[in-house]
Order: sequence, then structure tokens, then C-alpha cells
Amino acid sequence: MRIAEVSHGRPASDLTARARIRDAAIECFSEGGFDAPYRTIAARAGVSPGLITHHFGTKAALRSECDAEALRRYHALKTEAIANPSGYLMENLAVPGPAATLLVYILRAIHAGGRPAQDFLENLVDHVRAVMAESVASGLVRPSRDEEMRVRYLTSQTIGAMLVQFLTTPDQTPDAFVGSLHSSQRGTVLPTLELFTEGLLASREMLDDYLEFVGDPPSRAGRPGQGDRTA
Amino acid sequence: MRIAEVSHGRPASDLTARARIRDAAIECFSEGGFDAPYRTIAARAGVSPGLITHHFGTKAALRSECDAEALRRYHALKTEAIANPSGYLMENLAVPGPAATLLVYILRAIHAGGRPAQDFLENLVDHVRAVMAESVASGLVRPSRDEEMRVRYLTSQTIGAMLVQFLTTPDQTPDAFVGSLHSSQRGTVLPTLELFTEGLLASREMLDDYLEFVGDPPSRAGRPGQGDRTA
DNA sequence: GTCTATATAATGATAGAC
DNA sequence: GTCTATCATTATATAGAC
Repeated sequence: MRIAEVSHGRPASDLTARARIRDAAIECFSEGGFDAPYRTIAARAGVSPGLITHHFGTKAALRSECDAEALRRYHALKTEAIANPSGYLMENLAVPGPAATLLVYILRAIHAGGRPAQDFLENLVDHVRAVMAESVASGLVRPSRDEEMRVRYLTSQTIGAMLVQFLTTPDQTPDAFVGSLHSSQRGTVLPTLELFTEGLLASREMLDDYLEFVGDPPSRAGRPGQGDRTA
Repeated sequence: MRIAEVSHGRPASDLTARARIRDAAIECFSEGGFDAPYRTIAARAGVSPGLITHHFGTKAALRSECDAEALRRYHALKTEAIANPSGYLMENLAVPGPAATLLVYILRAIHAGGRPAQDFLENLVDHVRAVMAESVASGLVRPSRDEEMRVRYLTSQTIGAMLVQFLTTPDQTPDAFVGSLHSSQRGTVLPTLELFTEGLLASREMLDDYLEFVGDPPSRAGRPGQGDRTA
């Protein structure tokens, strides 16, 4: 039942009760899901349960504001992370601390489904789209015949894999999860690199058949070959 | 509030109330999640809510039996689907009808997390492991330096992508979902084939660096090259 | 602005009649 | 075996005092 200590370096006592409730709710939602009762949130914010209703009215309104704030902080983190481009997707989020809370909050938002899940996913897609465009322009990543679908496909896959791992982790607490992420990442990086550089299929047969089927013959000029843009 | 009609071709009236409750619960869980109240299940089974408690005691016990039955039917479907090996993963499940209920049930089981989610995921991993071993043996798929991790990685990714799509689908009903699966599949097959045959990265640099880092130099003999096992 | 006390609604589980 | 009626719990939301 500890009080929410810090948010952006400011002590909790400097924030209004409304902001403290919002921050406490974000943490509670991230740690225990959106079914976290008012009691828990109120205790963490150091207020009474009734005050939550007084300030936010309904629980959906509280969650909506938490979503907006989480998204805002995600963008802030993303902007800040342009300095160290360590990876493609959300690796910059996968570190313990307040970023872990944010990452798990996003996972939980998608987990809860509905319109908020769509919004969060779209935001992640936007991020991946930008990174991929940049990577293709720099020659690191091959171009795709359908960039948009590849972006959506990779995003769903990556987020989905994280979500599955999160859901099958015994202790679904933010810090424990990012810990398991780091240990499991050591095992998945090889399969990922293999798939990303060598692919999975031993022959081009299936792809060529499909391209012929949809009427896009793999012209030797337009096709992204292998090794013709080695960085 | 319709009554569960058929299960394996047998009319509902031929089944004991216990079996009807179990079947109704599977459908309700698949359509509305595991929070489906007794009332809904009882109405669909054509019994009173109290009878559910009488037969199963607790809701966890009911769910446990539904999980077992769903897994049993999944295995049956899997065994039956050896005739038409249309794809790698769960494509045989992605058709409307009773299979749709099963597929969504599995997604919901993983979605609900906990031990059941682990069991279901492990089952899917087993399936993928068998299929991949077979595909590698036949030369269709390149071998991996870490088969087990690749199997787990691909399973989590594929199931996770389906789960994300399911959660971001407006109408989360089994038939509507498999419908959206078929329409979206038309868009994802190209990125999938691209990734599986050509990969994503334009150069081998990152993979080679990693292999050197972990002390597994890519010897020209042991490395699965590209095109040396064209079917 | 903040708290205490309470209304209201839904659910899983129980008790006992038939 | 099956049903009806009820209990106990939990959570959101309200009302009004301070």
C-alpha cells in the first residue's frame, strides 16, 4: 500500500490529488489490470475511494485519462529514445523502472481490447512505420512489395509475442515481466536474426508462385534481391 | 438464448444435462470470455443456474473440464487435418463453424493467462514442433541453429498476432473473427512469404556479428546457406 | 476539496423442496 | 436429478456531512 512516489521527478506531495489519483491508477492498472478496484487506487494515491468518483465521475473516464497520459509519456519516451537507436520496436521500453510500467500498461490496454486497444495498436504501428521507412531508406532493411502490410504484420507479431509471453508468465508484474523479457530475449535473438536475414523457407517457390498468382511477376529489376544492398 | 444444438452430430437432447452444460459453457466462454455468468450458460444448456453448481461444484472446476474438452477436440481436429496439410500453423482451425469456436476458445484461454494459458501454449508449441521437424526433414524449411527456440518463437509470434487481431476486432465473436481472419489473411500472406523467403535485413552483418559474439563462427559447411536445398 | 456511509447491482455459491 | 429461493461478497456510484 505504498504511496506513488515520483512522477517525472516531482514528489507526490507536490501534485494535486487528481494527478496523484491518475498516476496511482496508471500504476495499479499496469500491475493488476483495469479491474483494479477503487480501494487499491485510492490507497496508493493516499485518498479515499469516494474522491475518485468526485474527480473523474465514472471509471471509464478515469481509464480514458490514464490511457491518454500513458500514450503521452510513451511518445515522450519515444522522442527521447532517438539518441540510442538500439532496435526496431520497443526495446527502448523493455528496461526496468517507470518504462516497464508503461510497456505493461500498453500490453494491458491491448489485452483489454475494444477501441482503446485499437488506438494503442495504431500508435505502435505508426512508430514501426517510421522506423521501417528510415531503415529501408538507409539500406538496412529490404524494401517490401507492400510496406504498409509488412508494418502492420510485424507490429502485430511483435506485440503479440510479447503479450503471449506476458500472459504465460507466472508473475505478471511489470518489473518481473521485463526481467523475463531480458532473459528470454537471449534465446529469441538468434531465431529472430535467422528469420530476418535468412528467412524460413529453403526455396523461393512459394513466394514466386504467389506473385505469379496475384499477377505481379518477379521481374529481376524490381525484385528486392539478396545481397545487392549490403551495408 | 438458443439451445446448444449439436456436438459431434448428436442432438443436444441426447446428451446428459452435464454434457450439455459443458458444451454450452465452451460456447459461452468462446463467445463472451470466461466471465460468462452461470445464467447465460444455464439458459443455453436449457437448465437452471443451480444445476451447474450441483454438477461441477465451482466455476474453476467447470472451466477446467471445458479446457480439457477443448484440448481433446483440438487434438481430434489436428489428427483429422493430416489429410490436407494446407499450412504451417493453425490454418486448419481458421474456418467458420465449430472449429471457429475452438480457435477462439484457445485464444481466450491464452488471453485469460495463468496456468491454463501455459498448458494451451505448450500444446500449440508441440504441434508446431512436430510440423517444423517434418518440414525441415523434407527440405521445405531451412534448419535452425536452435530449433527449439525457433519453434517457441514462431508459435508465440503467430498466436500472438492472432490474439492481437482478435482483441482489436470490433465484434469479438468466433464467426466474425474467423471472417476477419480470412479477409486480413489476404493482406498478410505477401509480407509473410517475403519474410519467410527473403528475410528482412539486407545484409548478413548483424547475424554474423552475433554468431561471432556467442562463439559460433558461421562455418561454411554447417551454416544453412541460401538455395542449397532448393526443392 | 475531501471524507464517511450507503445504495444498487451483479455474481458465485448454498439450502432445501420436489 | 433438478429447481427455486436466498445468502454473502464485491464493486461502482451516490448523498450528504465537514
